[in-house]
Amino acid sequence: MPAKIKTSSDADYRFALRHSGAHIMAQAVLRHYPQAKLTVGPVTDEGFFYDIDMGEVTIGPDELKKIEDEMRKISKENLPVEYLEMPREEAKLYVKKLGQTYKVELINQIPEGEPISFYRQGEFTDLCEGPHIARTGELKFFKLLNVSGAYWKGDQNNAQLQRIYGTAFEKKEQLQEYLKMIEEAKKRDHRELGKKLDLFSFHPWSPGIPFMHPKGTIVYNEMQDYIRELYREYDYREVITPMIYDEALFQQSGHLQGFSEFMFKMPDADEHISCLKPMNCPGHCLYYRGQLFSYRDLPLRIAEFSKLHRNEKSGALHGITRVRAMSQDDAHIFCTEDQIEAETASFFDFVERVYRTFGFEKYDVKLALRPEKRVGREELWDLAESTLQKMLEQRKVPFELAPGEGAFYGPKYEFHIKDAIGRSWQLATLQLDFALPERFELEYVGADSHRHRPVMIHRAIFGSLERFYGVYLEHCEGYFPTWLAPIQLYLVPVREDHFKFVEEVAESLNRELGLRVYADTEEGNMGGKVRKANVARVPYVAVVGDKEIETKSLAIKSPKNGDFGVKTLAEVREKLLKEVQIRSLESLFLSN
RNA sequence: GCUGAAGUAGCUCAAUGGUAGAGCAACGCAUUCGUAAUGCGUAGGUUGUGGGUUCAAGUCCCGUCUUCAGCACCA
Repeated sequence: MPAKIKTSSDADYRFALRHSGAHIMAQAVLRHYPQAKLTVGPVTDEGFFYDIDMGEVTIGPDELKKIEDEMRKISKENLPVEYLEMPREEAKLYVKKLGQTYKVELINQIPEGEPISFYRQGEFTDLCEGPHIARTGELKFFKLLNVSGAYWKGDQNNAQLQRIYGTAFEKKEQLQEYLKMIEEAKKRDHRELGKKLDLFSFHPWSPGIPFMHPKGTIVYNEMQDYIRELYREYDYREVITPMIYDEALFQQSGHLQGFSEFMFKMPDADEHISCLKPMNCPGHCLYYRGQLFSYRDLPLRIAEFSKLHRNEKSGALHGITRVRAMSQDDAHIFCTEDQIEAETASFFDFVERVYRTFGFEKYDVKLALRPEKRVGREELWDLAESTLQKMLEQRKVPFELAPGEGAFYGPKYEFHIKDAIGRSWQLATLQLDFALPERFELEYVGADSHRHRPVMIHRAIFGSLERFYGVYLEHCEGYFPTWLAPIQLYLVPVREDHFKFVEEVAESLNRELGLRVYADTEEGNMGGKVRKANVARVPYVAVVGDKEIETKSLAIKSPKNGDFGVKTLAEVREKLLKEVQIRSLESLFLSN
């Protein structure tokens, strides 16, 4: 077996470089902390990390600096990297002698017949399958990024390790560019934008639940109204079902088994345990069971936007993308088995339409299969999984299998989109459920006048509105398309004697066309007002003075597209209204 | 929840263990201006919170809450 040493002409040289980065980092750690026990140190898309059991020592910024300095020394020493193999038992003895007990476990995991390989540089030897660079001096442009916790083998019952993250590049400029990219990503962080644009905030007395401010609420409601509008087209019926239920409901649905600790519970007036609902499905099952449906009523599409409360672990909370209270664009489709195909097809259509509106052109689909913790008979799982897979194959949608990642009542599609800077997000989902209809004994009367069991399809397009909101905010960097923008047109009067005109214009556009136009008649000069509009990322800004009043026109500018010149009021009315109505991503003022 | 870090005015940030400060925002007065900040002034704080050490704590120690990075979780 040849040593896997890579040179700069190899396609996977960067991989080798980063892999060696992890080794050099581990070597530096051991020079300062000889008691440290190494576990695994893989390469990632962004760089590398090493999970290390540091014993009593905790690594903070100072220690990180010390390790990074030591790495520079190792790089200067320019140690040659050697490859060596050992028979299994000898290898185990060797790592034991080094005190690297986790490595013994790793050796045990290597299948029989495969070589047990090591790489050595100077005094440091590590179990590793490579590849690596030829000399430590090749690692020049690197940086340690941060330290965090991680669990041995990713299991929270195991020892907690310290994970040190770093990255490395072949060229100095590449490293600088990467560090700049991190800064860029910080700038579009939805939590920062939410504060800056006055969309939402949080208070320590309600951790994980946002205050949607007036501007933020406009965006939220526009998103929800859009889905509502499509519900009419796709023949969904909206309901509002109870927020609080007796525990018995979730006992029956099976949610209590897996998610009991994630529910907010409280005693009601009679000391029964009540739960704030964490999802709508069981409630919709109760609604369905409240009457007898015929096959003629199916498919029955029941939608609901109610707030759902989930007692998420504190460490899981993240801005508005992971919250303790949220609304889903949730719906459950009760249908017959032979309606599944048409419903799935219609859902794909629905999803694509919504994503196009928001400018997400591409998505990836994952098919998540039965998890370990599940309810429902195995033959129903077989049926559900094969149905979903068949559907994807028929539509020729490329997909990836995700074994073990399905919901506890059924397999699911996960739709993943990529945002403006290439990050991937899971949003829409469709889940095929034979289990809940059985647990709730749901029925319909067939054409044969006998009772049959319907299938239940769980589906959401945004997923949670809060999450989609956050993702989209980062995607558009706060530059909402006009239909979503809290203020759509910002009017800046030149002098005080222009106030009356801008107020009239705003008033007429707002009242007659339902637009959101703001006339800035506050104190301050026009330069400052233009700046305010731009900082607020308002799609259109118009300065209004003598000229405009005389010709009944507006001088329109957009922070994104620049100057559109002077437009008549009539044209502005028409274009703005149309842009909002068709929910255009692009400015209609661009085309003449 | 776990490991680590952080929390000072509405926002962004200063302040060797020794009188808590600046810019923006707010408010007041003046200014009436043609496309990213008009000038002057006023007010704004139990330094997240509860304890402790000290002659003296924003600063040091402990608890707690929240936030951040990541892990684990995600019906």
